[in-house]
Amino acid sequence: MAKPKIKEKRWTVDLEKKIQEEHFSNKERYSFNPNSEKEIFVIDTPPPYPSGTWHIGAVAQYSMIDVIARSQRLLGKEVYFPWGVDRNGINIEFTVEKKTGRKMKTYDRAEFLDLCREEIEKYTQEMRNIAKRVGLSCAYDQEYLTDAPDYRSVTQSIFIDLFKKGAIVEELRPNLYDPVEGTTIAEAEVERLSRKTKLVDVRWSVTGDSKHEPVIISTTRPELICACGIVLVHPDDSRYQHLVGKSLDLPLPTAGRSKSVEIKAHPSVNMEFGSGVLMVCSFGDQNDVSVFRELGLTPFQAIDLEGKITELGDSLSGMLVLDARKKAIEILESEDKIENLVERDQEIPVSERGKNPIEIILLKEWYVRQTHIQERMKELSNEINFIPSRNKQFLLDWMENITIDWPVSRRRWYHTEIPIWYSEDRTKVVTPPHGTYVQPWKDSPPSDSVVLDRETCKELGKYEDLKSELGSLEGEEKVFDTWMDSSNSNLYVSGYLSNPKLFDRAFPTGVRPQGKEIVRTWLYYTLLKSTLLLDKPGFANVWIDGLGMDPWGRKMSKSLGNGIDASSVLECGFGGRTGSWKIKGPEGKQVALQAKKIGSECFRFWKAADAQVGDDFQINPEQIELRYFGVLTKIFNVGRFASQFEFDGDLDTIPDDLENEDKWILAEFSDLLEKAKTGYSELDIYTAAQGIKTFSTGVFASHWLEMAKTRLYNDDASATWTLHRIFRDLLSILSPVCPFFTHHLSTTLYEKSSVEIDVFPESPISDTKSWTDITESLVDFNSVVWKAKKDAGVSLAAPISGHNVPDSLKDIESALVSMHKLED
RNA sequence: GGGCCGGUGGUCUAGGGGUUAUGACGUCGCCCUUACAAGGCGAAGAUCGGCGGUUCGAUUCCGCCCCGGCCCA
Repeated sequence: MAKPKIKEKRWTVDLEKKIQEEHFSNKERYSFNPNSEKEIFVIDTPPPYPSGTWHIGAVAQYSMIDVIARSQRLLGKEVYFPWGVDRNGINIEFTVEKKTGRKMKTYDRAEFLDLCREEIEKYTQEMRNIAKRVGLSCAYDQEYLTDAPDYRSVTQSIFIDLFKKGAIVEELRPNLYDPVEGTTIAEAEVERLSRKTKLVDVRWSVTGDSKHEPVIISTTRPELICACGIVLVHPDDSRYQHLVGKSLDLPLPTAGRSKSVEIKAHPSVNMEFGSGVLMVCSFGDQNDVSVFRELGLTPFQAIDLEGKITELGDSLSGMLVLDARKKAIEILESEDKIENLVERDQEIPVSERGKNPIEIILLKEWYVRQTHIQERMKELSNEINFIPSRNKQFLLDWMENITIDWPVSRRRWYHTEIPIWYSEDRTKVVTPPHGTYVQPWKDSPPSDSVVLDRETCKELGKYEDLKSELGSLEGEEKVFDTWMDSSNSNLYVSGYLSNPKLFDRAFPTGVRPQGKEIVRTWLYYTLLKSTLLLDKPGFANVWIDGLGMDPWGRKMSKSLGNGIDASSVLECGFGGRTGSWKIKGPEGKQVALQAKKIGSECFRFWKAADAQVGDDFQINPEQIELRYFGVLTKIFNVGRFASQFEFDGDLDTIPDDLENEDKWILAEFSDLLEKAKTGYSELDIYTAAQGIKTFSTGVFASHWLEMAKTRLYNDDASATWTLHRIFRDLLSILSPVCPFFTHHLSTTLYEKSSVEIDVFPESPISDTKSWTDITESLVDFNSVVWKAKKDAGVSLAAPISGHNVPDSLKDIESALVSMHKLED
């Protein structure tokens, strides 16, 4: 018996970290070769948005995407697992504003962009570190940044293509608008908050009929009375039919508009709400918008870009919405026009990022048309395989709810610029050629730009040639919604525009992995793009994971203060460091958790084997350690044990004189290989990981190893071959889940790292059934004997009599006799 | 209000018309058996959220309800 080749007595986080650092010192380790002969598999990695710390739930999701990448490599594919960082957007603008205490618009634009770029770079480095720490096998040497010229030029080129196709329009429309941040937002960015508002019952008088009793209209937005275009009652509401056709005087002073409005019947009125009479203003909510559109009314511009009431509001003009509301109530009160006033809870729409109440105002913006193409999108999404299939419903539900086109222009700065210059007479536009990143707010068009007719989008000629006819150009100052960039990620990583040959092979993109919380944004917009641009489904597979929940079963979020920082888990156990977490629960409850050692391998194993894809998963570091570190220790020790038995022969050639008990475990192992292969192929990590865990700690370690021990000590060839063949291949199929762990064991024992294996291990036994049929009785028999020894108070190594090997186990009788020291 | 998911020993969970209802952690008892005490073996512990229905038989299927979560109006 030789000394074990594996020196370490156990797996430690210190060892893990050492391996990790060596691992990524080779920068090309996980490079992507687009010219490979292998089948190409592109993963549309969600580019993380750098914002300080990385959330443990997100890191859990990424580590499972890595399991997909690694398992696809193991299945023989050329995998592109891109490393991208999403850096555009309002978040970094907020961060810089907060840090410097100055609002964006007080800066010079170029100066502000520099500050953003510097700031985001700091956070980006932190992301790269965590990505490597958790073992993501990304092509780091091919990193992409969404704010880099090459990425932004793709966004701009796609915009121009869609514009030429008529899929993008510029129009004056009612828009969701955040007055505090001064920018348009999309439906997908709207959130609802419950707030206390005053519901005011206002008395309106019938025009030219002072004898008529006043009409009561309930509203939460009296400041918008100046924008009222019509008053509606329900056609079935018998209380008000006599009013239809009459007019009402506006109860507040206005300027520059008629002082009264007509009353009409309309089915959208809720008879139960308030008095059952509804004033429709431009624009109090989405219903107002559709009523204005339907009845062809001319909207009023009651709120300006700063969120202040316009001159329309007469004495309210210049006031912020909330102040104007207060003042409006005061005026109404002083004129005795308030019938009743109650405080109530109301769900109001706010912007997701700034939590500011949203106004709907008329703005000239760029829109990606989407309402016309929902049916086609639905057809194309039927060609995509959703994992798990039920999560497709999130997408379908959202598509049902699309009511307006997607406004993509924003009045912000650290985003991709809209690549357009306008001619002096505004009838023509200049657009840059494909692949050129432009900043129209400060640059002139590149010389090879083209001129388009603004209405028809037809190409009129080269910019060079038409320059003189355009007059002085004005560059567009607006930028794109960041989803306009993010929704190109699959096109970008699949080689769209940059590598047509690759694109041909790689599109639709292999898999889009993502969390279910961004189905309505990232997934939806990406599919919209591929439908509009290529009329194709964007992906072969969409893999939608659940959310990380706290130990109380609630979603982890900043606002609840129940999040766990990724590095506290990954570094737990490094250099003797322990982890402790205090996690706030509902109603002031709090739980304190502690762990001694976790690290990336334990964490990944837990996520892979403990939660089905798409299910929400509770993250409890204490449980992760308790349930999975022991599994690692167990497998590590099997390796250490195996490493004392030298095997010089060829592990790939199956000996023809295998013992029966070895055939049995090889059969069990063959079944596991089959199961893991199917699991990995179908992106079902859970089944694969569970199977590996159960096999390695169960029948393999507890039953077969005990049976084979004696023979191993006696250098039995069959036992040694079986042990090493299984352990080597076991490491290979575990490597997608625990790359550092298996890398260490496989390089020490078999000279080749399991993370480099690109052929899925072959089953050593083909007809497994006759052997696996005995597993149950074998496990039972062992239990019976062990229990008998225990009851008799003898050691497990002591001989025992009176136990006969059952008929079903006759094939391995001698192994059982020597294992248990059975005597007659 | 709508959609989706879930409710199984103290905790987390598997399963799915007939099982002795799976496993893990915890608890308790025994064992340092030459890989592993960061182990091993064993024991206790569950009227499978409630009420109805289908069925010879329901924890499983159906309906309603209750509770929790997420998403959306």
